[in-house]
Amino acid sequence: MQQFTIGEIARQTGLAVSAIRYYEERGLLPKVVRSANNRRSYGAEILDAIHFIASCRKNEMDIETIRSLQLQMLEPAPFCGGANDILGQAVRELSAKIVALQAARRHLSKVASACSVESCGVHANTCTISENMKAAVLA
Amino acid sequence: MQQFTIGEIARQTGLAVSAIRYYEERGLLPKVVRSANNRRSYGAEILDAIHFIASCRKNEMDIETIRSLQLQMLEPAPFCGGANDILGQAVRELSAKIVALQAARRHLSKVASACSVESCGVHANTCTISENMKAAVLA
DNA sequence: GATACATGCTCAAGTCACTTGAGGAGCAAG
DNA sequence: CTTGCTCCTCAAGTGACTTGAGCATGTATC
Repeated sequence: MQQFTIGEIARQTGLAVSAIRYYEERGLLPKVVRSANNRRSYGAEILDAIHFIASCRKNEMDIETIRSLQLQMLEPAPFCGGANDILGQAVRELSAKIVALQAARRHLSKVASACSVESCGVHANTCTISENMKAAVLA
Repeated sequence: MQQFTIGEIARQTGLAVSAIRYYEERGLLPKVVRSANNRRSYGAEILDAIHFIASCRKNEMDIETIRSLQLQMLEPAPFCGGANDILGQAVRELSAKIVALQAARRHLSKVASACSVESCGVHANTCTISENMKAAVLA
């Protein structure tokens, strides 16, 4: 089976090389076999693990939490109980985050679309206390 | 008009008191009037500005970018051109993030729902190289 | 009036998830 | 042989906050 360098894995997953090394250091990825010149050599299975970590990180799950989730997933349990509880929780959190981002988008859209005449007061209001702010910002 | 303490503003916006002070220090919020005992005293207009900052931050806009966006919003421009360009860009980025989170949610849901028998291999696979990983995680 | 305790202030240092930089090596192409 | 690309390790830097120390003030309770 084919082996990949860390650079190739980075390209395939969209992560930085340094991030992959960091995940390894923190124990989220196995200490992988090194090739002749001390270079890391990955099999394709690592991609699953990396995508899983990426999904967890998008949910702002911290490194420790991901680590313990992985541990749970290694323990055989009836219907993977513990692991699935945490994953279910994560899915619910993701839903909440999606809703929050949609709200942020609505808010910014509204601010952006507010001015339909040449000079609008809405933007300045959103910044509050224009002169005060301007002075502070320019300082 | 009513004035609020930093704690009240924090409660109303869901931000930490320390975060509000930090935004002030970085120039995103005006250096506000102090009451008798050197306490910050806010008017209700600050809420708009804070919600705006929060929406920008949800989009991972950095402090400097928000600062320059605010500056643009203070400059009168035809149809608020510059500001609206940046805001439009922000809205597009938010859309992209929402799509990414939805993908992460689908991915985690799939991992979670994969096991329907008592002992499933999917979870262990997602962690890759079980024994290797286990050793690494427990170390 | 003394005491507790919640809230506020400033300033310095800590945190988390990475990134960047220094210093070094292997290897193919020109 | 040197230029350029990718890789290595280890230490230090970064951004956006948070936490902690040390102190003042305001309100409620004894």
